[in-house]
Amino acid sequence: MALGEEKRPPARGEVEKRGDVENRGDAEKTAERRASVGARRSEATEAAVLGATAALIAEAGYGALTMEAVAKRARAGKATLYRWWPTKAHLLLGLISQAKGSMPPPRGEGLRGELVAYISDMVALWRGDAGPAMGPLIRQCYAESWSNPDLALALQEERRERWTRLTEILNRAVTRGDLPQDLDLARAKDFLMSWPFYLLMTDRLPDAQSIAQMVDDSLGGLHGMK
Amino acid sequence: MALGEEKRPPARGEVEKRGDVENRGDAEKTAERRASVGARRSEATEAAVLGATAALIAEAGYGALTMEAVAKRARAGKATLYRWWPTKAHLLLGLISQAKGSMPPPRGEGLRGELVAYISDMVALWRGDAGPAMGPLIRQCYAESWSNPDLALALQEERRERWTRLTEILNRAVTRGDLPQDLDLARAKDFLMSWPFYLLMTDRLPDAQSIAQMVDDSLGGLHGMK
Amino acid sequence: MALGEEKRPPARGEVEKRGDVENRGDAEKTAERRASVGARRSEATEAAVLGATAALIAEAGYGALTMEAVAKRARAGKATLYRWWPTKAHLLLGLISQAKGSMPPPRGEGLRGELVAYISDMVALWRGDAGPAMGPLIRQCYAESWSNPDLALALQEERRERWTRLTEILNRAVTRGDLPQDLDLARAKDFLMSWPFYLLMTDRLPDAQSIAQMVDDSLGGLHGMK
Amino acid sequence: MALGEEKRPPARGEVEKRGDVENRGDAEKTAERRASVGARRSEATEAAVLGATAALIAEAGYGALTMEAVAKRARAGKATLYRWWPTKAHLLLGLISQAKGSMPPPRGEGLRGELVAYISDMVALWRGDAGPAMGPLIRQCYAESWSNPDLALALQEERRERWTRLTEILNRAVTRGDLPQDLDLARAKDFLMSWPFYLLMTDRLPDAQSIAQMVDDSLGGLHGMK
DNA sequence: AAATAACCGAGACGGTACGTCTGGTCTTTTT
DNA sequence: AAAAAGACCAGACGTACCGTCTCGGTTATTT
Repeated sequence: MALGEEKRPPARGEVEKRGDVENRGDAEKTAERRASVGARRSEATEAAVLGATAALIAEAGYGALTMEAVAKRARAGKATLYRWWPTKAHLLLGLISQAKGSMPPPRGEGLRGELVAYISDMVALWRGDAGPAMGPLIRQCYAESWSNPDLALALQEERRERWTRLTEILNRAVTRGDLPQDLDLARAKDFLMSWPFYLLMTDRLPDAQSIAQMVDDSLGGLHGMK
Repeated sequence: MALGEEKRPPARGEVEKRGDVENRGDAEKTAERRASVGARRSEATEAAVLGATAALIAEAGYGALTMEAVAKRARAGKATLYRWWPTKAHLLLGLISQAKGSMPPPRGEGLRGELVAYISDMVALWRGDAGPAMGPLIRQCYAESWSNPDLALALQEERRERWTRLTEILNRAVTRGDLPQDLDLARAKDFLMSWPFYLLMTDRLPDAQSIAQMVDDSLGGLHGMK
Repeated sequence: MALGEEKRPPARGEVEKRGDVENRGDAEKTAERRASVGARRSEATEAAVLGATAALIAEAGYGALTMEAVAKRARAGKATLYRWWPTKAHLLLGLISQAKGSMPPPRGEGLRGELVAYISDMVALWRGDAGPAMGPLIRQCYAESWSNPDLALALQEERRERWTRLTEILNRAVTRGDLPQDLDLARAKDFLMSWPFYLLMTDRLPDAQSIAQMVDDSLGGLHGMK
Repeated sequence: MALGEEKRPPARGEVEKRGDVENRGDAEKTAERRASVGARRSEATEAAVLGATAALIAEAGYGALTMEAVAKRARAGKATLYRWWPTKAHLLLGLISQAKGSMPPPRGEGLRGELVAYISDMVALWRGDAGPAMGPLIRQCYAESWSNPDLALALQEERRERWTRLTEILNRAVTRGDLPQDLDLARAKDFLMSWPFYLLMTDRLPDAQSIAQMVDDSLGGLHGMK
């Protein structure tokens, strides 16, 4: 779920929220009832819109990403567009969510190896080594989040999800005794991610060797961190 | 000098055109001659424009920063505005340059003390503890730099200047033997600055205690860095 | 129809997309179907725009007739304005077309009486004896037509329509034998209209008595014209 | 003298193009590198300004006639331009006055012959048969005169001067007894000129044969005019 | 089979900002 | 003192998007 999407139109796929807990009497009926009559959201349109978004960004940059242009290219009505993606940032988040599955499975051995692999995978995703580059999209999302608290929350959530693997890496290392038992996990993750993030923001994504160096340097701090 | 400002309008610094090449005899006279006749750039207008820019941002946020509004508020013509500040980012850079002098003098003792003082001063400038907050301005500049190479260069230069004091701190520490002789200064500075920068970009500027912790953690990495 | 207005916006008359090619059987049904769905042109806006145009001209003269001012006064968007009236001349023509119906019915007896009545009516319309003065509007239209071939054509058409009554007057006179059988009607009309037109252009619209004199003088030439 | 020019700066003193006819060698040079400056009005500047005016109109039409462009092309300061020609119409009048001398001497025999010759000469001047076309310039002057009383007066004066020859033709005809003794000269002139003027305004300047027909038709009215 | 409800495309609408251009005025330097 | 050069304020120009809306037409459920 992204960006308070549940507040706007009816619901979509999910039906029950809170009150449904009491209505246990007709449970099976609830499950099969649609939220409403009428046509459902068109999946073809959703695909067309996200495709148009990606194409516009790829062809002419973020500056050419106009709600108007997306609607026209996707052959979608502007009302439809605004109904489901009220902001350009929603479009970007949609793209990012699409790409989320493409992160490769964890790999690497030992704390250092796992960290290097993780950061390399992330940088590859940002740089677009296999598929469209996510870096510029993420940057734009952050820029819009500065004036859009909803988006800021969504990005925080996004960060949390994306760092699941990092959390696991660190937890394993603590368990193994490679890192202090009383390590402040949140700060550790910020510390580890801040350098790659900084390079993303200044448009200087590192190569493989630099990533290894970065991990080494950061580990120096990490070992003493509480 | 920021942002290729010298490329656009007339000339300003240069004097010779065609015939002046022969007049090498009176070089020092040439130096004091104006490039051309005609009125000079109005300093009052420059001040009014930057003032209007600051006021608009302070009152209604960056979203309200419109070239149109700046011109109206500064009682300046739009042509004048565009002549000297062809982009909103130019206005922001103008403000940032104005604020550059307000950094307090270096203080703190020892490597750790100096770093804590330096980062604290910078965060205070970003947060606006004494004057207008520079943080949001800087963020916006970065956002625009992603689609404006000129601005990206200008920001790089800006970073370099702002980090003069940091360079001195590190150099002293190396001289004292507090840090390795073969320290890679550029990477060290990036490493040190990335965390505060990351917090700026995610709008979570740290308090005094957190800054001390950050410095401690980073120093752990720094000591082993080559 | 004025000024190629039909050429601009999308399509309007065409219906077929893909599958419609087969449905050629119901041609007359096609005729009444709208070309595309979507909101139609707002008549209220049209009235507001023409009203604003008239008001601005009346209050401050043609010099104050700014597309910007019309839009603001009519509370219409500039895009709307430009969509339907791409030129100031289009606005003027709109006003003139509005006023076209206000010409009184033919009157007068005999060739001379009819001509005097016709020219008097026209001059009254120009001078604004009953309603807004059309003269200045027409003059401005001509001025713009010099650099706008579309407008020139529209004015020619406008002239043709306005002269229908004059054509009838002359035709009746020829039939009665009051004028030569082989009269060149086109030249005769030009000849008759040139004097009032000239006075309009030099801002010296004639009074009733002068009109009678003009008609008498012109008739002298008309009787011998072939 | 035209257009209240005497109210503003000194006077002028009539410039007259002294020997420019001989100096054809450096004609274009005059435009680009003048002796410039000095405490007196420069005749070279006046020539350059009018030349630039004519060139701009010839090359890109009246729409491209900008005070700014004239100044730049004539290498004159805008202040200078405004001082001597406060309106575009002043520039046009300047051009028209320049061309005034180029009317050929009277010719033709008898009232009809003289009239045909006179109108033909005028139409030739308008159409630009020998030199630049004056017709469009005159039209623009009239258009501006509708919102500029000064210019309207100047044009009236202009008309009066230009019609001197016409007055003489008519006077001779009256003396000879070819026209009524009590002919209203002013109305007669208006009557004669209105048709050509009308054709000028509707951009349909007549050929030689049409002119003869026009004169014949008009004479029909003229003979009975009092 | 109807009625109903939500979806969809197209696009007109009122607005607002854009970046450019011109109009006039004023300032500075040169002659 | 007049001329060039040109910076200045003011504001209209025509374009592009914004986000809202209205219009017909299309599915799907509910009655």
